[in-house]
Amino acid sequence: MRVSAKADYAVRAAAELAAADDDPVKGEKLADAQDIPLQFLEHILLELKHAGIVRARRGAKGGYWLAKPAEEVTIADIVRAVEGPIAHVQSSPPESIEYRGNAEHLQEVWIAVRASLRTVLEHVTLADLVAGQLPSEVSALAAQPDAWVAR
Amino acid sequence: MRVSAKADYAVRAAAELAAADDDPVKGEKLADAQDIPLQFLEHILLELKHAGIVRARRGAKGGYWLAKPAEEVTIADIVRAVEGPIAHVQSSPPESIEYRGNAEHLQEVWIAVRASLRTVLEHVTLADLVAGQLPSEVSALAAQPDAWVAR
DNA sequence: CGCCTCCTGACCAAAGAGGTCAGGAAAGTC
DNA sequence: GACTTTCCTGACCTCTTTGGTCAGGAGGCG
Repeated sequence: MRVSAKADYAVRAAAELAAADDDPVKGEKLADAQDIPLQFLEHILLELKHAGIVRARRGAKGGYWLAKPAEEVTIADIVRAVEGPIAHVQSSPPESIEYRGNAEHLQEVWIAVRASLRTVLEHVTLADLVAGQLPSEVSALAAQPDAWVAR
Repeated sequence: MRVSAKADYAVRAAAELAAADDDPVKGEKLADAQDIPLQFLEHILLELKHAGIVRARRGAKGGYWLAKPAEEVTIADIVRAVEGPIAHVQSSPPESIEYRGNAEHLQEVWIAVRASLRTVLEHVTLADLVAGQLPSEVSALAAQPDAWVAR
């Protein structure tokens, strides 16, 4: 139930790319801007490239840029590219698990967990993120004062 | 962003305890009912005991039971007891991370992620779970047809 | 040609996941 | 008091993941 460093780094780097608007940005510049270890970041960018989220060119004037408009890339896309499926239980998707006895309805709970994650992650695009204009459902969640307190 | 076997097992065992209603249940019976490796389960139950969720007695007629009424124990309580804090990013709570540059608003996204998880996990009690009567916000999420399809 | 930058695989240490094993300590029964 | 039952605890184990680093290769550009 946690967000890995890799996913956090990936989203941050993608946000920088979204702001650069189709201009190739060097890995080193991304690493500097977001304070990410360069070599680790390049592995992450490679995964994003294989997932079709990012494109790249080598050589002088090379770098990385988004494969699609920033409005069409969601946080969920990026998280899935580097962490795999969201909200799997014991490495299986919740809809494929059979629960017995008094735990029978636990499946619905994990399905609801996944659905609630999706309503956040699939609705925030990179364009929203860099503009600071999150969708209303999301900013409403973040606006609750006790969303900011630890438990 | 996944649910560990430990958390899944813990909730399932707790559901059995909730259904037994203050009668001590032996570890072996719980393990059988939910198909969980016994020795692993006893470690989990110990963690739940240390967290004050479960109580236990040894010897003949011993076993485990809930320390509080099933209406007062939420899935979030159990998940936190065995997995630690929900939705930490890089092992830190989202409210304590400082984001720079174009990722500045990412903090709000992770806060919203945590808030959305809480609206599910903190509102479903063990009593709801065994009765199959989930709170309306939660069953509404699970009722959407595309909540059941993988992506 | 030479430089720049991405690309890739190998490696590494520490931690976590998912268990198993062996023995000890309380609670009840005879 | 002995015996059985059941929880309690720590040690251990294998495999994978996490969060990286290192070394070298391959493609672009001037």
